[in-house]
Order: sequence, then structure tokens, then C-alpha cells
Amino acid sequence: MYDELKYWYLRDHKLFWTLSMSQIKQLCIITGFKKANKGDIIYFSSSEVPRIYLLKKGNIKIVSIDENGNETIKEILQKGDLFGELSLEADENINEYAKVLTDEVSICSFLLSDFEDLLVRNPTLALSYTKFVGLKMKRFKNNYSNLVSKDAKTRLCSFLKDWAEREGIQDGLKYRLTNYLTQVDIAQIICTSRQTATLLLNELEEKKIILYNRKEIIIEDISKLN
Amino acid sequence: MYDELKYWYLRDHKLFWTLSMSQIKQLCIITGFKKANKGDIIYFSSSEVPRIYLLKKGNIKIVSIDENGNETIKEILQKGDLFGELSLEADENINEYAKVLTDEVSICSFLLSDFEDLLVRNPTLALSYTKFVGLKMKRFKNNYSNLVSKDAKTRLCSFLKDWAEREGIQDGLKYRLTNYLTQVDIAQIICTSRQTATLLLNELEEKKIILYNRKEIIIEDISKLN
DNA sequence: AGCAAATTGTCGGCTAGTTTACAAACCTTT
DNA sequence: AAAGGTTTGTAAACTAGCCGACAATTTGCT
Repeated sequence: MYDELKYWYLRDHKLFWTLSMSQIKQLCIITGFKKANKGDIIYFSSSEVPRIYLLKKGNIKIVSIDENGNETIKEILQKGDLFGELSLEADENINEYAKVLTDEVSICSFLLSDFEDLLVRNPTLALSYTKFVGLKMKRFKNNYSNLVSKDAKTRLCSFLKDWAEREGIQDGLKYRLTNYLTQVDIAQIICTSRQTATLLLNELEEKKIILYNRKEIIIEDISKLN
Repeated sequence: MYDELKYWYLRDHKLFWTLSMSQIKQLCIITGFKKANKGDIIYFSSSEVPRIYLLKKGNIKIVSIDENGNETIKEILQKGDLFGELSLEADENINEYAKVLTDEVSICSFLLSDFEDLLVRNPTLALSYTKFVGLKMKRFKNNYSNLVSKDAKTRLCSFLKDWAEREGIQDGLKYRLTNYLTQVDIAQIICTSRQTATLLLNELEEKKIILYNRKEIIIEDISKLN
């Protein structure tokens, strides 16, 4: 791929902010680059060589399948997010793949082994990376405890809040979201059945708290989402 | 504290196996040491200075309380486990504490800042630590998906299996566990009500799959736990 | 435009598990 | 050994959310 671009891609990511431009140039570990379209499936676990991926553009969901064939959404990723063997250890018995949600997606990747070398040579980067993984863990733990102690309605609201704060276009208390998720997706994210999700979304719409359609979601007043 | 002991404590932990004895001696970052008894509560989040703790002896549970005062068990820790600010970033809005489960517990601790310095100076250690945090995340994710897709009975069985493999005294397919958990604890771990946990435990006992009392749990045949 | 596929809406029946409530068994302390 | 607290056992009423089934709507495709 076009060499100049490589380090810009990395440069973009928070993790690499601490590094100088010349350091970034030195590493240039990106080895793969691909574009994909809505509906495409990208296998990454159980792939030949373990890699770490950086989502450059678009949105994808990480889905895992258990023994019984049940699909669970693990994460929704946006531009700038990392995925793949983030724990730096290949793990065959996890069966995950990524599914593309938006029209045009681009992803670049580097080899796990290259990244490890890089971390060993840049202890400060290693430290930031550990914090980054730690943060991710905290988010998981948080979702997990919501799942235990909150009902489906609360979980939907906090998901919408989260989404709005992450990706929404803000205008005072109003947020506008490009909706690339189906109600089935949303249901899976908040761990409920599709029917319940539909019910709750319509309920929120009736109460004029949100405005929902397949293209976008408008949250009239985010403080009412509770 | 007695200086010789310090590095033995660290030496014991998998994380530090890669380091030579002299390296360990050099660091000697342990700054705190305490003993505690059954029922004691150890606050560590929201403590003055962020620390990482190493459980040397005994068992503790990590409990968190949400806004509404609901207790959730986050983890059960055994000898050798680390806890505290593992993500290397203090976080005030998490309200966690540790409660001692067994008779005699000893814990040592070091300052987060000291540990960071250490990681920066030992890239290999930093890498192992990152993998360690990553592994922890994987375990959480796994529990989390069990919670979503499996019923209470299955969750109980896989918890017992886990526990037996981790701490049980094995004898063929038979495992003997020292039971330092109440049924309330078990219920919280598998995320169900106390009554359901009681019911399920008695059911397992009736089917002669386990033998349960307050002192110990005997699993007659671990392969039957499913 | 017209058809097929995907997505959303709606409705009972059903069940796993919660909640409330109380009693029995047990451990600890004096 | 009696008292008091904690932990377990059990039962009935209740409910959030699941499941199956089917219709209506929207979207993508040729």
C-alpha cells in the first residue's frame, strides 16, 4: 500500500499520540489493508496468523457463536477502534467474526508479532496499551453489571445514551444519530428478545423521548433517557 | 517489613517468573503488608493512593455497590491473585471493596506509580502484564456470555466445575473443596436469587452429583456436572 | 414496476426465576 | 445451655421477558 498513508493511520489513534512522527515512521507495521461493504463478514479469530485490526472507516459488529449456534453481539465498533487479538494471545476456542454494518468500511491490520516487538521496544507505548486494554475491560464489567441489576428498559436507555454520546451529533440536549443498527441488533446488544426491544423503542417514541426510524434516531432530550 | 520476604512474594507470582532473582531484588516495590480475618472489609478503590494488591494467603471476594445499594460479587480471589487498580488507572466512580472470606488472610501491596516505573524499565514484564490483563478480560467476557445464554442451573454447574479445577483436591474424577462460601455468595456469583441457588444445590445433592455442607463440597464425578 | 427478502409490529401463552414470608437448622458468644 | 444472629429450607404468588405465530411494512433487486 501507499507508504505515506501508513503512519497517518496510526497517528490518528490515541494510543500512538505519545510517539513522535519519526518513531511512527520507523515502525510502519501495517501489513494489511482491506475495504468491505455492508453485510460482508470478516473472519479474524482462527485466522492463519494472529493480527490486530484497526477500523479506519465505518462501523462493524463483533459477533460470537457458541456451541449451540447462538449468536451474541460482543461489541459495536466505530472508526478508530481496535479489534482482534487485543489480549496479545491467540485463542482458537473463541469463535468470533466481524460483520460490516455500514456501506463502506476500511480496515488495516498488523501482525501480532510485529506489535509485540514494537511494545518491547517502546515501554511507554506498552504502558498506554495496557491502560487501553484495562479501560476496555472496565467497560465490559460495567455492561455486565447493568445486565445483572437493571431491567431491559434501563439497559436500552443507557445503550442509547452511550451511543449518542459516542457518535451522535449534539445540539444542546438533542442528539442525532445515523442508525446503522436493526432492532435485532439493538436487542442483541442489550441482551433481550427482538420483540421486547421493538416494544420498548415504540414506547420511547410514543412518549416523545426519541424519534426512531431505519435511517436515524433523534433523541429529543437526552436527560429524559432514564 | 522483613526484607528478604519481599521478593519471595513477588517471585511466587507467574508474572514475575521471567525476571531474574537479582532483578526482583532491585525492584522490591512492596510497600504495604497486612493481615486480616474473616468478615473484615478492605477498602481499596477510593483509597488515598492507587495501589495494586497481591493476595498472599486466604480468600477474599471483591464486591461492588451501585447507586441503589445493590451488592454484586465481582470476583472471588485465591492465593496468588492480584487486585486493585489493575488497569493502571485510578477510577473514583467505581465503588468496590474486598471482604475476607477465610480465617487468616494476608495481603501485600505496592504503589501504582512504582509499578508503572517498573514496567517502563522492564518491557518484557510490561508485555506479560498486558497479556495478564487481557486474559482477565477474556474470563470476564466468558462469564458475561454465560450469563446471557445459559440458565441458572448451567451457570451453577460451570461455576462449581471452575472452582473445583482451581482449588479442589483432585482424586480421579472426584474433587474435594473447602467451602468458604455461603449460599448467598454462590447465588450472587452465578447471578440468581438465594432461593434458586439453594434449590439447585439441593437438587444436585439429591442426584448424588455433589455432597454439600457448610465446611466442604465434594464433587463425586466432575464429568456429571453439566 | 413488481417480487422476494428483510425488517418491524402485535398478540397471547408460558416459564424461569424473583419476591415475600416464615420456619428450621446451625454457629457464636456469654 | 440459652440467647441471638446467621445461614439454609420450603412454599405460594407474581412478573418480566421469552417464544411462537402471523401480519404489515420497508427495502433491495431484476
